[in-house]
Parts: sequence; C-alpha cells; structure tokens
Amino acid sequence: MTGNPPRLRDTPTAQDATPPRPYHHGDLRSALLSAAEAELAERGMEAFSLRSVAKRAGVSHAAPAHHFGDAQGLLTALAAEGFRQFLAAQAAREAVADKDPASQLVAAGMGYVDFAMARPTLFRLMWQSNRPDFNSPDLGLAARAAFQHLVDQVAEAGGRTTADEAAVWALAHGLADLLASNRLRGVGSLDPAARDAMLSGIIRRALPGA
Amino acid sequence: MTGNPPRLRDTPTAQDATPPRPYHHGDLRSALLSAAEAELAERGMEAFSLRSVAKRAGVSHAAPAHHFGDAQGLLTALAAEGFRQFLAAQAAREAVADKDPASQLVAAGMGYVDFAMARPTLFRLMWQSNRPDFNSPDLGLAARAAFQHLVDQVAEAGGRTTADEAAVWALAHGLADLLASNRLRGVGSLDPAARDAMLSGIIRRALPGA
DNA sequence: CTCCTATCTTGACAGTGTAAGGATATGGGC
DNA sequence: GCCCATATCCTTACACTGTCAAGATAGGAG
Repeated sequence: MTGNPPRLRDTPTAQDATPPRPYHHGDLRSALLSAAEAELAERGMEAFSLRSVAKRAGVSHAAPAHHFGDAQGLLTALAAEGFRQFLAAQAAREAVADKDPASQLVAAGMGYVDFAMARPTLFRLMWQSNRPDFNSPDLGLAARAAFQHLVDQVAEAGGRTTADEAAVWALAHGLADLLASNRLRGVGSLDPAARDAMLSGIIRRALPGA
Repeated sequence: MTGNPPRLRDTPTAQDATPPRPYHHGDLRSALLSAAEAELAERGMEAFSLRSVAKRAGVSHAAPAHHFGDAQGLLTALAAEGFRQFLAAQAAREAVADKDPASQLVAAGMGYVDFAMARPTLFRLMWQSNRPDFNSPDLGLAARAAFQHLVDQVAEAGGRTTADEAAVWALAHGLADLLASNRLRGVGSLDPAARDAMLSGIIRRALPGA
C-alpha cells in the first residue's frame, strides 16, 4: 500500500536514495497529536481512524500504542491540549480588551468563539464527544481550569448567582457551537470586524445586571 | 451466536417449540429506528454500530440495508424524526404558556432544553454529528422547519435583527447542549420547577428589548 | 563492549460497514 | 387452485478498524 518494502536498515550513507526515516522518530508523540488533529479536521470526528493517523505520521499502525495506550488515550491527550489552547485563545482576547471586568468577560466569550471557529472539530472533541476520558487527571484538570476561569470572571463582573454563570456560559457556548457547525450563517459570513461587534453586543445581553 | 440454527422453515405448528419469528418482520423499519435510538442512548454516539442495531431488532446484520441503504441512511432518518419531535417538544411548552409573543418565545426555548435533556444522544446526533446526511430532502426539510419556527417567533416577539435571532437561538442552544452533556450541574440538578424558573429567567435575558 | 530500556514494526484476531447473491414470503393475474 | 413478480430478509465475502503479542532496532548507562 505504501510502496515501502520492509527492507532492513543499512547505515544511512549518502548513496541511499530513499531518505530513510530513522527507526526512532524523535518526537513521535507530538507528531501524532498534530496528525490526529489534522485527520480530525479533514475527515471529521466520526471517521477518525487511529491507523490513518499513524500513516499520516509515517509510522506503523501500532506505533501510537506505546505513547498513548489506545485511541482513547490519544484523543484524551488531544482534548487536554485543546483545553489549554482554548484558555490561551481567551487570554489573547483579554489582553487587548479594556480592563474593566465586564469587558474582560466579554473578551473571554469572544475567545471562546474564536477557538470554536478556528478549530471546530477539536472544539467538538472537547465538548460533544465521549471518546476522550474525562476522568483522566490531565484532561480533567485542563477542563476544570477552563470552567473555573469563566466562573472567576463572572464573579468579578458582579455575577453572584448560578443563573449569572449559566447565562454567560450558555450564550458563549451556544454561539461557539452554532458557529463551529456553520449554522449561524448570518453571523458567520460577516467580516471579522462586523462579526466581533455583533458578537460582543450579543454576549453583553447575558451579563449580570445588564 | 443467537443459537438459532439456520434451519428451513416448516409450517408453524404448535409443536414448534422455538417460536419462529416470521421471516418478514412486519414493521422492521420503525423497529430499527427505535433500536437505533436505544443503542445510541446506551452505547453513545461514537460506539454506534449498525450490526448491534440489527441484533437488537432480532434481525440479520444486513437487513437494515434494504430500508435505509447504509448506516448514514438510518442515522439520517433518525435525525429527521428527531427534528420533528424536537418541534413537538417546543409546541408542548407553548401550548401551556401565556399567549403573548415573549412568553411563547421563552416557552419554545424551554422545549428546546426539554428535548435535549430527555434525549441527549439524539440531540447530539441532530446538532453535532456529521454522520446524518443533511442534504437529504427529508432531513433538510425537518431541520429547516425547526430553524424557521424560531425565526418566526423571534420576529413576533419584536426581534428584527440578525443579532436578535442569534442571541435567542444561541442561548437556548447553549443551555440545551451544556445540560445534555451534564456540564451545568448547578442547573441540571435542580428540581423541575426551580429549574424551569431559572431557565426561563435566563432565556429572557436574550429577548429583544430586554 | 554489553546489556537494558524505550521505541517502533510485524502479524494476528475479532468486530465493523457494505456489496452481491440466495432464500423466503406476499399478493396479483390467470 | 396455480404461478410468478416483487419486497423483504439472510448468508457470504471483503476491506478496514482497534488492540494485543512478539520481535526488531536504536540509544545510553555501566
């Protein structure tokens, strides 16, 4: 299938035409993570295949096992990494926003949506899939951190009730999810500036005391 | 596996101990749909297996093909049926709500959430999966009807802008999705009456002119 | 240099979706 | 009553998937 005959490895002299990928990849773990996300983005959440990921990384179909155990392990690690970048996307928005609590909260919501639109399949893996193991310490921690960040910001913006938290979270999450699956075409097709303006206006509706 | 030897069928006399399910099921199509939803609810969106569905319906693994073509066909039909019941859930709330446009809109949002909490996996199939074929006339029509119902109600409640539609939809959708995946435990664990009160209060925040 | 360990490959197995063709019932025409 | 056209369901086969077990290979510690 690959056309690579399983020939024994000779010392990699210059005359070796086929550039022999070394037996040991060097950084297979992160290579598999990027390959996994690429596969996820191209073929979709449902058609995800561990063997395809391995092939994309140029490695045998059983190589991922050593680093991640099984497919769930890979997806768990990928989701955890996703949650960290998810928080980073929010931080990026917060850094350029006004420093008052309300603006910071809105900025976090914008980052929430940014991430979902930029990497919709990863977003789906994190929020709507049960393939990752959310009991994993790594993933559990990363996911909880994302949630806690929101709760903190709502509190700083004057939110005190469960309803305040739920309202802001649900609104941001709903916008993100609908935009990620391209169902809010009236909003998603706007140019970035206009979209930002509309989104921030919408998010403000959920703010405590609005 | 089933213990049913592939013996030829003799006339079903009373002495026939093993009650022979007739060769023709009678209503296999709808039996497969219910089996599919049950499998979906029990084993989750990702572990869905066409062969398990067939086994649950007491039929060979290739029997679904005749009625639905392939797995995507079955899931498409299931999602379409889901959208119809989704609208019915909203109608049920609207029927018992005050008749002013704002209350009707809130009621529709509550029905939105009701459905997601009652049948989370089906909700996920409809909104976050790409396994159903959304270009199918049947599913496309059902999904569009659900969307149109919301747009109409927003308009009647005084909504005029894209932002109004997006705000109400996203808030209801976010609540539904987070509750379906059990991430809003502070809301989801309330008793129905208290939860209704909180949810309607939240949804009202997104209303135009609130 | 030797050996230990981590890394990667090969090969096998059960389970999956789908296609092709055979078996069985149902009903309409005679 | 008989015959067959059709719809329904089954059996078989194939490629692909995830996982496991066992072997091959490299790199580093001693």
